[in-house]
Amino acid sequence: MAISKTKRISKAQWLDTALAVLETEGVEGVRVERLARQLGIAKSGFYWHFKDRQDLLKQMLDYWAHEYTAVVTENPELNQGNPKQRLEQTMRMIQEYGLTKLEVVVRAWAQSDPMAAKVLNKVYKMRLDFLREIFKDMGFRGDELEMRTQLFACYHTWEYCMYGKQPKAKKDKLLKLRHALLTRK
Amino acid sequence: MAISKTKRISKAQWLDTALAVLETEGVEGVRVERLARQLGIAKSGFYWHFKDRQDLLKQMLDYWAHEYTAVVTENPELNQGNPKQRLEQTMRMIQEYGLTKLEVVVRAWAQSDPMAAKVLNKVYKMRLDFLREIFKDMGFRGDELEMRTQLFACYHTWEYCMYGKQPKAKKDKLLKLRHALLTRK
DNA sequence: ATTTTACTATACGCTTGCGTATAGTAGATA
DNA sequence: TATCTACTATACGCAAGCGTATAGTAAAAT
Repeated sequence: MAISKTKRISKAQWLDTALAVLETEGVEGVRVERLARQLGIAKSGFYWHFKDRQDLLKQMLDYWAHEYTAVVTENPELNQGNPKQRLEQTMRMIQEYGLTKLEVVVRAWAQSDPMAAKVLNKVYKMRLDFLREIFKDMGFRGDELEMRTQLFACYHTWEYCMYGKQPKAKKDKLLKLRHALLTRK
Repeated sequence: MAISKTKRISKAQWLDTALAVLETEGVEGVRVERLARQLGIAKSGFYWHFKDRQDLLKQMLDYWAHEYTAVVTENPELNQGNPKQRLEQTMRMIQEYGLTKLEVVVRAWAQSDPMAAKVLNKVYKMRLDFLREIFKDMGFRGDELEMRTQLFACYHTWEYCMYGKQPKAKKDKLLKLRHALLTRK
Protein backbone atom coordinates (compact mmCIF):
# COMPACT_ATOMS: atom_id res chain seq x y z
CA MET A 1 0.00 0.00 0.00
CA ALA A 2 3.08 2.19 0.20
CA ILE A 3 3.16 4.93 -2.37
CA SER A 4 5.86 4.43 -4.95
CA LYS A 5 8.65 6.91 -4.54
CA THR A 6 10.15 6.43 -7.97
CA LYS A 7 8.18 7.46 -11.01
CA ARG A 8 8.19 4.94 -13.82
CA ILE A 9 8.26 6.17 -17.36
CA SER A 10 7.62 3.78 -20.23
CA LYS A 11 9.45 3.83 -23.52
CA ALA A 12 6.26 5.00 -25.23
CA GLN A 13 6.15 8.02 -22.93
CA TRP A 14 9.69 8.95 -23.84
CA LEU A 15 8.82 8.66 -27.53
CA ASP A 16 5.60 10.66 -27.21
CA THR A 17 7.34 13.44 -25.36
CA ALA A 18 10.14 13.48 -27.91
CA LEU A 19 7.66 13.68 -30.79
CA ALA A 20 5.83 16.55 -29.14
CA VAL A 21 9.07 18.46 -28.80
CA LEU A 22 10.01 17.56 -32.36
CA GLU A 23 6.81 19.08 -33.68
CA THR A 24 7.25 22.44 -32.01
CA GLU A 25 11.02 22.83 -32.02
CA GLY A 26 12.62 20.45 -34.45
CA VAL A 27 15.24 17.76 -33.85
CA GLU A 28 17.60 20.16 -32.17
CA GLY A 29 15.10 20.57 -29.38
CA VAL A 30 15.06 16.85 -28.71
CA ARG A 31 17.65 16.55 -25.95
CA VAL A 32 17.64 13.77 -23.42
CA GLU A 33 18.16 15.93 -20.34
CA ARG A 34 15.39 18.22 -21.47
CA LEU A 35 12.92 15.35 -22.01
CA ALA A 36 13.80 13.96 -18.59
CA ARG A 37 13.14 17.35 -17.02
CA GLN A 38 9.81 17.53 -18.83
CA LEU A 39 8.88 14.07 -17.54
CA GLY A 40 9.96 15.07 -14.06
CA ILE A 41 12.63 12.42 -13.61
CA ALA A 42 16.39 12.06 -13.90
CA LYS A 43 17.86 11.21 -17.28
CA SER A 44 19.37 7.89 -16.30
CA GLY A 45 16.18 6.04 -17.16
CA PHE A 46 16.51 7.14 -20.75
CA TYR A 47 19.51 4.89 -21.26
CA TRP A 48 17.50 1.90 -20.15
CA HIS A 49 15.14 2.31 -23.11
CA PHE A 50 17.53 3.72 -25.68
CA LYS A 51 21.20 3.13 -26.45
CA ASP A 52 21.81 6.84 -26.90
CA ARG A 53 20.22 9.97 -28.38
CA GLN A 54 20.85 8.76 -31.92
CA ASP A 55 18.88 5.62 -31.16
CA LEU A 56 15.88 7.66 -30.04
CA LEU A 57 16.13 9.79 -33.16
CA LYS A 58 16.11 6.75 -35.40
CA GLN A 59 13.06 5.34 -33.68
CA MET A 60 11.21 8.64 -33.96
CA LEU A 61 11.91 8.65 -37.66
CA ASP A 62 10.61 5.12 -38.09
CA TYR A 63 7.52 5.97 -36.13
CA TRP A 64 6.90 9.01 -38.32
CA ALA A 65 7.42 7.08 -41.54
CA HIS A 66 4.86 4.51 -40.51
CA GLU A 67 2.25 6.55 -38.68
CA TYR A 68 2.09 9.45 -41.09
CA THR A 69 2.34 7.62 -44.36
CA ALA A 70 1.32 4.00 -44.26
CA VAL A 71 -2.00 5.23 -42.87
CA VAL A 72 -2.71 6.68 -46.28
CA THR A 73 -0.93 4.39 -48.70
CA GLU A 74 -2.06 1.18 -47.01
CA ASN A 75 -5.61 2.20 -46.22
CA PRO A 76 -7.99 -0.15 -48.07
CA GLU A 77 -10.70 2.53 -48.04
CA LEU A 78 -8.52 4.70 -50.21
CA ASN A 79 -7.89 1.93 -52.71
CA GLN A 80 -11.40 1.42 -53.99
CA GLY A 81 -14.12 3.47 -55.63
CA ASN A 82 -13.72 5.71 -58.63
CA PRO A 83 -10.50 7.69 -58.81
CA LYS A 84 -12.10 11.10 -58.33
CA GLN A 85 -13.67 9.93 -55.09
CA ARG A 86 -10.44 8.30 -53.98
CA LEU A 87 -8.62 11.55 -54.52
CA GLU A 88 -11.15 13.55 -52.56
CA GLN A 89 -11.04 11.03 -49.72
CA THR A 90 -7.27 11.33 -49.68
CA MET A 91 -7.43 15.13 -49.60
CA ARG A 92 -9.86 15.08 -46.68
CA MET A 93 -7.87 12.50 -44.80
CA ILE A 94 -4.65 14.51 -45.04
CA GLN A 95 -6.42 17.67 -43.97
CA GLU A 96 -8.53 16.32 -41.14
CA TYR A 97 -6.04 14.02 -39.49
CA GLY A 98 -3.24 16.58 -39.59
CA LEU A 99 -1.13 14.00 -41.36
CA THR A 100 1.50 16.52 -42.31
CA LYS A 101 1.99 18.17 -38.94
CA LEU A 102 5.60 17.02 -38.74
CA GLU A 103 6.46 17.80 -42.34
CA VAL A 104 8.47 20.96 -41.71
CA VAL A 105 10.65 19.59 -38.97
CA VAL A 106 11.30 16.26 -40.68
CA ARG A 107 12.18 17.98 -43.94
CA ALA A 108 14.55 20.35 -42.12
CA TRP A 109 16.02 17.42 -40.24
CA ALA A 110 16.65 15.58 -43.50
CA GLN A 111 18.56 18.57 -44.80
CA SER A 112 21.39 18.00 -42.35
CA ASP A 113 21.11 14.33 -41.44
CA PRO A 114 21.55 11.60 -44.08
CA MET A 115 19.68 9.09 -41.92
CA ALA A 116 16.60 11.31 -41.94
CA ALA A 117 17.05 12.10 -45.63
CA LYS A 118 16.96 8.42 -46.48
CA VAL A 119 13.71 7.83 -44.63
CA LEU A 120 12.12 10.98 -46.01
CA ASN A 121 12.99 10.18 -49.63
CA LYS A 122 11.50 6.74 -49.31
CA VAL A 123 8.31 8.16 -47.87
CA TYR A 124 8.01 10.81 -50.56
CA LYS A 125 8.50 8.22 -53.26
CA MET A 126 5.74 6.07 -51.78
CA ARG A 127 3.37 9.00 -51.63
CA LEU A 128 4.06 9.98 -55.22
CA ASP A 129 3.57 6.41 -56.42
CA PHE A 130 0.28 6.18 -54.57
CA LEU A 131 -1.04 9.43 -56.04
CA ARG A 132 0.21 8.73 -59.55
CA GLU A 133 -1.91 5.59 -59.63
CA ILE A 134 -5.02 7.60 -58.87
CA PHE A 135 -4.37 10.16 -61.59
CA LYS A 136 -3.52 7.35 -63.98
CA ASP A 137 -6.91 5.81 -63.28
CA MET A 138 -8.47 9.09 -64.27
CA GLY A 139 -6.84 8.71 -67.65
CA PHE A 140 -3.88 11.06 -67.39
CA ARG A 141 -0.63 9.99 -69.05
CA GLY A 142 2.96 11.12 -69.57
CA ASP A 143 3.96 14.63 -68.56
CA GLU A 144 0.38 15.62 -67.83
CA LEU A 145 0.16 12.73 -65.36
CA GLU A 146 3.45 13.70 -63.76
CA MET A 147 2.54 17.38 -63.50
CA ARG A 148 -0.77 16.70 -61.77
CA THR A 149 0.77 14.17 -59.42
CA GLN A 150 3.59 16.50 -58.42
CA LEU A 151 1.34 19.51 -58.06
CA PHE A 152 -1.08 17.59 -55.86
CA ALA A 153 1.64 15.99 -53.73
CA CYS A 154 3.51 19.22 -53.20
CA TYR A 155 0.41 21.20 -52.31
CA HIS A 156 -0.93 18.71 -49.81
CA THR A 157 2.42 18.11 -48.22
CA TRP A 158 2.69 21.77 -47.30
CA GLU A 159 -0.91 22.90 -47.02
CA TYR A 160 -0.95 22.38 -43.26
CA CYS A 161 2.00 24.63 -42.62
CA MET A 162 0.99 27.24 -45.20
CA TYR A 163 -2.76 27.54 -44.70
CA GLY A 164 -3.59 25.22 -41.81
CA LYS A 165 -4.98 27.96 -39.63
CA GLN A 166 -7.82 29.05 -41.93
CA PRO A 167 -11.38 28.29 -40.75
CA LYS A 168 -12.59 24.84 -41.66
CA ALA A 169 -15.54 26.07 -43.72
CA LYS A 170 -13.22 28.04 -45.97
CA LYS A 171 -10.81 25.13 -46.26
CA ASP A 172 -13.66 22.87 -47.34
CA LYS A 173 -14.79 25.27 -50.05
CA LEU A 174 -11.30 25.63 -51.42
CA LEU A 175 -10.79 21.87 -51.30
CA LYS A 176 -13.80 21.33 -53.57
CA LEU A 177 -12.57 23.90 -56.05
CA ARG A 178 -9.04 22.50 -56.00
CA HIS A 179 -10.35 19.02 -56.56
CA ALA A 180 -12.31 20.24 -59.57
CA LEU A 181 -9.33 22.01 -61.08
CA LEU A 182 -6.90 19.14 -60.56
CA THR A 183 -9.17 16.41 -61.92
CA ARG A 184 -10.51 18.29 -64.90
CA LYS A 185 -9.33 17.15 -68.33
CA MET B 1 55.73 45.24 -48.06
CA ALA B 2 55.38 43.22 -44.89
CA ILE B 3 52.86 40.44 -45.17
CA SER B 4 49.92 40.93 -42.86
CA LYS B 5 49.95 38.47 -40.05
CA THR B 6 46.33 38.96 -39.07
CA LYS B 7 43.58 37.91 -41.47
CA ARG B 8 40.82 40.47 -41.84
CA ILE B 9 37.30 39.29 -42.26
CA SER B 10 34.59 41.71 -43.30
CA LYS B 11 31.07 41.69 -41.95
CA ALA B 12 29.82 40.55 -45.35
CA GLN B 13 32.07 37.51 -45.15
CA TRP B 14 30.65 36.58 -41.76
CA LEU B 15 27.14 36.91 -43.14
CA ASP B 16 27.88 34.94 -46.31
CA THR B 17 29.44 32.12 -44.33
CA ALA B 18 26.53 32.09 -41.93
CA LEU B 19 24.01 31.95 -44.79
CA ALA B 20 25.87 29.08 -46.41
CA VAL B 21 25.73 27.14 -43.16
CA LEU B 22 22.09 28.08 -42.71
CA GLU B 23 21.21 26.59 -46.08
CA THR B 24 22.77 23.22 -45.43
CA GLU B 25 22.24 22.80 -41.72
CA GLY B 26 19.61 25.21 -40.45
CA VAL B 27 19.87 27.86 -37.75
CA GLU B 28 21.19 25.43 -35.19
CA GLY B 29 24.30 25.00 -37.29
CA VAL B 30 25.01 28.71 -37.21
CA ARG B 31 27.39 28.98 -34.24
CA VAL B 32 29.91 31.71 -33.87
CA GLU B 33 32.85 29.51 -32.92
CA ARG B 34 32.11 27.26 -35.84
CA LEU B 35 31.95 30.14 -38.34
CA ALA B 36 35.23 31.48 -36.99
CA ARG B 37 36.84 28.08 -37.44
CA GLN B 38 35.52 27.93 -40.99
CA LEU B 39 36.95 31.39 -41.71
CA GLY B 40 40.24 30.34 -40.18
CA ILE B 41 40.34 32.96 -37.42
CA ALA B 42 39.52 33.31 -33.75
CA LYS B 43 35.96 34.16 -32.79
CA SER B 44 36.76 37.49 -31.13
CA GLY B 45 36.38 39.37 -34.40
CA PHE B 46 32.77 38.32 -34.58
CA TYR B 47 31.87 40.57 -31.68
CA TRP B 48 33.27 43.55 -33.49
CA HIS B 49 30.67 43.19 -36.25
CA PHE B 50 27.77 41.81 -34.25
CA LYS B 51 26.52 42.38 -30.74
CA ASP B 52 25.94 38.69 -30.20
CA ARG B 53 24.69 35.59 -32.00
CA GLN B 54 21.10 36.83 -31.87
CA ASP B 55 22.16 39.97 -33.70
CA LEU B 56 23.67 37.92 -36.52
CA LEU B 57 20.52 35.82 -36.72
CA LYS B 58 18.33 38.90 -37.04
CA GLN B 59 20.48 40.29 -39.83
CA MET B 60 20.42 37.00 -41.71
CA LEU B 61 16.65 37.04 -41.52
CA ASP B 62 16.45 40.59 -42.85
CA TYR B 63 18.82 39.71 -45.65
CA TRP B 64 16.68 36.71 -46.59
CA ALA B 65 13.46 38.70 -46.48
CA HIS B 66 14.86 41.25 -48.87
CA GLU B 67 16.99 39.18 -51.22
CA TYR B 68 14.59 36.31 -51.72
CA THR B 69 11.34 38.20 -51.90
CA ALA B 70 11.64 41.82 -52.86
CA VAL B 71 13.47 40.62 -55.96
CA VAL B 72 10.17 39.22 -57.16
CA THR B 73 7.57 41.54 -55.72
CA GLU B 74 9.47 44.72 -56.56
CA ASN B 75 10.72 43.72 -59.98
CA PRO B 76 9.24 46.11 -62.57
CA GLU B 77 9.63 43.47 -65.28
CA LEU B 78 7.11 41.33 -63.44
CA ASN B 79 4.60 44.14 -63.12
CA GLN B 80 3.83 44.71 -66.80
CA GLY B 81 2.54 42.71 -69.74
CA ASN B 82 -0.53 40.50 -69.74
CA PRO B 83 -1.17 38.49 -66.60
CA LYS B 84 -0.51 35.11 -68.16
CA GLN B 85 2.93 36.25 -69.26
CA ARG B 86 3.59 37.83 -65.88
CA LEU B 87 2.76 34.57 -64.18
CA GLU B 88 5.02 32.57 -66.46
CA GLN B 89 7.86 35.03 -65.91
CA THR B 90 7.37 34.70 -62.17
CA MET B 91 7.44 30.92 -62.38
CA ARG B 92 10.66 30.94 -64.38
CA MET B 93 12.28 33.47 -62.11
CA ILE B 94 11.57 31.44 -58.98
CA GLN B 95 12.82 28.27 -60.63
CA GLU B 96 15.93 29.59 -62.33
CA TYR B 97 17.27 31.83 -59.60
CA GLY B 98 16.76 29.25 -56.88
CA LEU B 99 14.75 31.85 -55.01
CA THR B 100 13.40 29.33 -52.54
CA LYS B 101 16.65 27.63 -51.60
CA LEU B 102 16.36 28.73 -47.98
CA GLU B 103 12.67 28.01 -47.63
CA VAL B 104 12.98 24.82 -45.60
CA VAL B 105 15.41 26.14 -43.04
CA VAL B 106 13.67 29.48 -42.58
CA ARG B 107 10.30 27.80 -42.19
CA ALA B 108 11.73 25.39 -39.62
CA TRP B 109 13.43 28.27 -37.88
CA ALA B 110 10.13 30.16 -37.69
CA GLN B 111 8.54 27.17 -36.01
CA SER B 112 10.58 27.69 -32.86
CA ASP B 113 11.57 31.35 -32.98
CA PRO B 114 8.93 34.12 -32.89
CA MET B 115 11.37 36.61 -34.41
CA ALA B 116 11.74 34.40 -37.48
CA ALA B 117 8.02 33.67 -37.55
CA LYS B 118 7.23 37.36 -37.72
CA VAL B 119 9.51 37.94 -40.70
CA LEU B 120 8.31 34.82 -42.47
CA ASN B 121 4.64 35.66 -42.11
CA LYS B 122 5.20 39.12 -43.50
CA VAL B 123 7.05 37.70 -46.48
CA TYR B 124 4.38 35.09 -47.16
CA LYS B 125 1.68 37.73 -47.03
CA MET B 126 3.56 39.88 -49.55
CA ARG B 127 3.99 36.95 -51.89
CA LEU B 128 0.32 36.02 -51.71
CA ASP B 129 -0.76 39.62 -52.34
CA PHE B 130 1.53 39.84 -55.33
CA LEU B 131 0.23 36.62 -56.87
CA ARG B 132 -3.41 37.36 -56.11
CA GLU B 133 -3.15 40.53 -58.19
CA ILE B 134 -2.01 38.53 -61.18
CA PHE B 135 -4.82 36.01 -60.95
CA LYS B 136 -7.26 38.85 -60.41
CA ASP B 137 -6.08 40.41 -63.64
CA MET B 138 -6.90 37.15 -65.36
CA GLY B 139 -10.46 37.55 -64.21
CA PHE B 140 -10.66 35.18 -61.27
CA ARG B 141 -12.71 36.23 -58.27
CA GLY B 142 -13.73 35.07 -54.80
CA ASP B 143 -12.92 31.53 -53.70
CA GLU B 144 -11.71 30.57 -57.15
CA LEU B 145 -9.21 33.43 -57.00
CA GLU B 146 -8.10 32.40 -53.53
CA MET B 147 -7.76 28.74 -54.43
CA ARG B 148 -5.56 29.42 -57.47
CA THR B 149 -3.43 31.91 -55.58
CA GLN B 150 -2.85 29.54 -52.69
CA LEU B 151 -2.21 26.55 -54.90
CA PHE B 152 0.32 28.45 -56.96
CA ALA B 153 2.06 30.02 -53.96
CA CYS B 154 2.31 26.75 -52.08
CA TYR B 155 3.59 24.79 -55.04
CA HIS B 156 6.28 27.27 -56.00
CA THR B 157 7.39 27.81 -52.45
CA TRP B 158 8.23 24.14 -52.10
CA GLU B 159 9.00 23.04 -55.64
CA TYR B 160 12.72 23.51 -55.14
CA CYS B 161 12.94 21.22 -52.16
CA MET B 162 10.50 18.66 -53.55
CA TYR B 163 11.51 18.40 -57.21
CA GLY B 164 14.51 20.70 -57.58
CA LYS B 165 16.84 17.94 -58.70
CA GLN B 166 14.93 16.91 -61.84
CA PRO B 167 16.59 17.69 -65.20
CA LYS B 168 15.90 21.18 -66.49
CA ALA B 169 14.27 20.00 -69.71
CA LYS B 170 11.71 18.03 -67.76
CA LYS B 171 11.08 20.91 -65.36
CA ASP B 172 10.44 23.21 -68.32
CA LYS B 173 7.89 20.86 -69.84
CA LEU B 174 6.05 20.48 -66.56
CA LEU B 175 6.14 24.24 -66.00
CA LYS B 176 4.32 24.82 -69.29
CA LEU B 177 1.65 22.28 -68.45
CA ARG B 178 1.23 23.64 -64.94
CA HIS B 179 0.90 27.15 -66.27
CA ALA B 180 -1.82 25.98 -68.63
CA LEU B 181 -3.76 24.20 -65.91
CA LEU B 182 -3.54 27.03 -63.39
CA THR B 183 -4.54 29.82 -65.80
CA ARG B 184 -7.36 27.97 -67.55
CA LYS B 185 -10.89 29.16 -66.84
C1' DA C 1 54.74 60.91 -36.51
C1' DT C 2 50.85 60.09 -33.77
C1' DT C 3 46.36 58.79 -33.05
C1' DT C 4 42.24 56.43 -34.30
C1' DT C 5 39.78 52.80 -36.51
C1' DA C 6 39.15 48.25 -37.47
C1' DC C 7 40.16 44.55 -36.58
C1' DT C 8 42.97 40.06 -34.39
C1' DA C 9 44.88 36.39 -30.76
C1' DT C 10 44.75 34.28 -26.37
C1' DA C 11 42.57 33.16 -22.26
C1' DC C 12 38.88 32.76 -18.91
C1' DG C 13 34.44 31.48 -16.53
C1' DC C 14 29.92 29.81 -17.22
C1' DT C 15 26.17 26.80 -18.95
C1' DT C 16 24.20 22.91 -21.32
C1' DG C 17 24.25 18.54 -23.00
C1' DC C 18 26.31 13.82 -23.48
C1' DG C 19 27.31 9.24 -21.81
C1' DT C 20 28.83 6.39 -17.80
C1' DA C 21 29.25 4.66 -13.04
C1' DT C 22 27.38 3.46 -8.73
C1' DA C 23 23.87 2.43 -5.79
C1' DG C 24 19.48 2.11 -4.90
C1' DT C 25 13.97 0.37 -4.95
C1' DA C 26 9.23 -1.60 -6.17
C1' DG C 27 6.96 -5.34 -8.07
C1' DA C 28 6.92 -9.88 -10.30
C1' DT C 29 8.83 -14.53 -10.28
C1' DA C 30 10.75 -18.68 -8.28
C1' DT D 1 11.69 -15.44 1.41
C1' DA D 2 15.16 -14.60 -2.02
C1' DT D 3 16.09 -13.12 -6.42
C1' DC D 4 15.46 -11.08 -10.76
C1' DT D 5 13.67 -7.47 -13.83
C1' DA D 6 12.79 -2.95 -14.82
C1' DC D 7 13.49 0.78 -13.75
C1' DT D 8 15.24 5.29 -10.68
C1' DA D 9 18.50 8.99 -8.20
C1' DT D 10 22.86 11.09 -7.67
C1' DA D 11 27.23 12.18 -9.25
C1' DC D 12 31.08 12.57 -12.41
C1' DG D 13 34.12 13.88 -16.42
C1' DC D 14 34.16 15.66 -20.93
C1' DA D 15 33.15 18.64 -24.97
C1' DA D 16 31.14 22.57 -27.23
C1' DG D 17 29.33 26.94 -27.30
C1' DC D 18 28.57 31.63 -25.31
C1' DG D 19 30.13 36.19 -24.07
C1' DT D 20 33.90 38.98 -21.88
C1' DA D 21 38.55 40.70 -20.82
C1' DT D 22 43.09 41.91 -22.08
C1' DA D 23 46.49 42.96 -25.16
C1' DG D 24 48.00 43.34 -29.31
C1' DT D 25 48.72 45.09 -34.80
C1' DA D 26 48.08 47.05 -39.61
C1' DA D 27 46.26 50.70 -42.20
C1' DA D 28 44.03 55.14 -42.60
C1' DA D 29 43.30 59.75 -40.96
C1' DT D 30 45.23 63.77 -38.83
